[in-house]
Amino acid sequence: MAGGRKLEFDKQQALEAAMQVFWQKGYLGASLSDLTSSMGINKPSMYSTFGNKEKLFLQATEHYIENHGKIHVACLSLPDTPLRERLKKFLSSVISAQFESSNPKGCYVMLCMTEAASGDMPEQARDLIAEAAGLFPALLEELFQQDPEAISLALDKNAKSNALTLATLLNGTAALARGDYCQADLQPVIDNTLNGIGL
Amino acid sequence: MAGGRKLEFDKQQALEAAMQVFWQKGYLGASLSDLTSSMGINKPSMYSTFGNKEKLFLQATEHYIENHGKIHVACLSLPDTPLRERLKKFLSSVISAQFESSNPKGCYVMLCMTEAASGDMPEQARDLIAEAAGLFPALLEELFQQDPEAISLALDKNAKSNALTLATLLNGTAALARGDYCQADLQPVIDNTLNGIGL
DNA sequence: TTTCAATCTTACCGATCGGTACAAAATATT
DNA sequence: AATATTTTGTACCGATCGGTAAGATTGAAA
Repeated sequence: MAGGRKLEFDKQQALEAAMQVFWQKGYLGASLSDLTSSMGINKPSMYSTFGNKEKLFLQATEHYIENHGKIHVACLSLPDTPLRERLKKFLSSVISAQFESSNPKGCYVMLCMTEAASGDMPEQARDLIAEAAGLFPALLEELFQQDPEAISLALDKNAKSNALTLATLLNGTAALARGDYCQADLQPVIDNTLNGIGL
Repeated sequence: MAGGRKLEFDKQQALEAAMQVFWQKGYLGASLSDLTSSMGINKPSMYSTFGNKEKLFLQATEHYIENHGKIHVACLSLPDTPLRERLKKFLSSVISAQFESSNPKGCYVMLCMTEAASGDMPEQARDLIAEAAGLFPALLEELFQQDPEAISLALDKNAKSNALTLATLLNGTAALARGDYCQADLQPVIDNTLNGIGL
C-alpha cells in the first residue's frame, strides 16, 4: 500500500480550461495540444486523469451543463414574479452568457450539436450532446404545462410549440453570437418572441 | 500554341460535390480526402483547377449562395400576396431546405459561421461567410423599410429588430435541423414568430 | 531510511493533415 | 507523324493528429 506523488494541478480547474477550449473550437476542432496547453498539463497527465479525448469531453460537457447551463433555470421559478418576466429574465440570462466576453461566444451545446451532424464525432459524445440539447426545451414545456399563470393564459394548450419557439430563439442567438452581432440588438428580439407566444 | 488533355470532370458538378462536403463537415472538418473523393478527382486535379482548399471553399460558398441561398428570396416579392404570406412562404422555404433529405441538414453559412469563431479559419473564408450571413438580415430589413404593407403596419419603425427576429428564427431552426428535431414541429414556431412582430 | 506507488517529462508511434514533384497519358497544333 | 501542352495517377513532403512507452521525479507508508 502506499501514497505516491501528488497531482500538481487542480482537476476541476483543468476541466474548466478544457471546457473553454471545447466551447471555442468544438470537439473535433480542439486538438490535444490546444487542450493540454490550456489545462497547463502534458498529455500523459491528461490521459491518466481523464482517460482520453472523448472521456475528457464527456466530463467537460457535464461541467458545462452544471456550471454554465443550469444556473439560468432558477429564473423560471422566481417567486412573486409574473410568467413573462420570469421567461424574459431566463432568456436574457442565457443570451448574456452567450455574449459574455470572459467566455467563448455562443453556446457550447449548440456548437457541438452542429458539429455532431458531421458524423465524425464519437457516439457517446454525440449522445450526451443530444441529451443536453433537450434539457431547456423539456424544462420550458413542463413550465408551460404546469405553471398556473401559463394555464390561465391557455399556454399549456401549445406547451410544446411554445417551448420550441423559445428554444429556437436561444439557438438562433447562439449562432448570431458566433458572428459579428452585438447583444444590444437582441433585446427587442426577445420581446418580439415572447409576444409571439401570447405573453 | 496548343491544346492539351481535356478535363475529365465537370467543374460545376465537382463544385457542387465539394459544397455538399463543406455543408456537412464545415471548412476545417472537411479533409482533402473527403473533398476529392466526393468530387471524384485526385488532389492534383483539385489544386490545378481550384487553387487550394481555401479557394475551393470560397468558390463552393459562392455556389451555395447562388444555388441554395438566393432561390428563397423570390418569395418575398410574390405579386398579389399579403406580406405575412410572403414572409411565411420565405421562412418555410428556407426551413424546408434546412431539413431536405437530399442535402446535409441545417444551413451551410450558419455552420461555417459558428466554426469561424474558433479562430482557426483562414481570413478570406471567414470574411465571405460573414458577408453571406448578412444577406438575409439586410434583405429583410430593406423589405420592412420599403414594403407598402409593412409601412402601413408601422413595421418600418422597427425594421432592424423585425428583420433580426426572423434571422434569429432561421438560425435557430438551422441549429435544430442539425439535431434530432423534425420539421413538422417547427410550423407553429414560424407562426408564433410572425405573430411576435405584429403580423 | 528504505520501499513502492503515483505523477512527471521526454521522446516516440502510426495515421492523417494540406500540399506538391514527377512522369505517364491524352489532346491539340504543326 | 512529330511536338508542345495540359491533365492524370502515384508517390511523396514536413507538420500535426490522438495516443503511449519508459524512465526520472516526487511523496507517503513501513
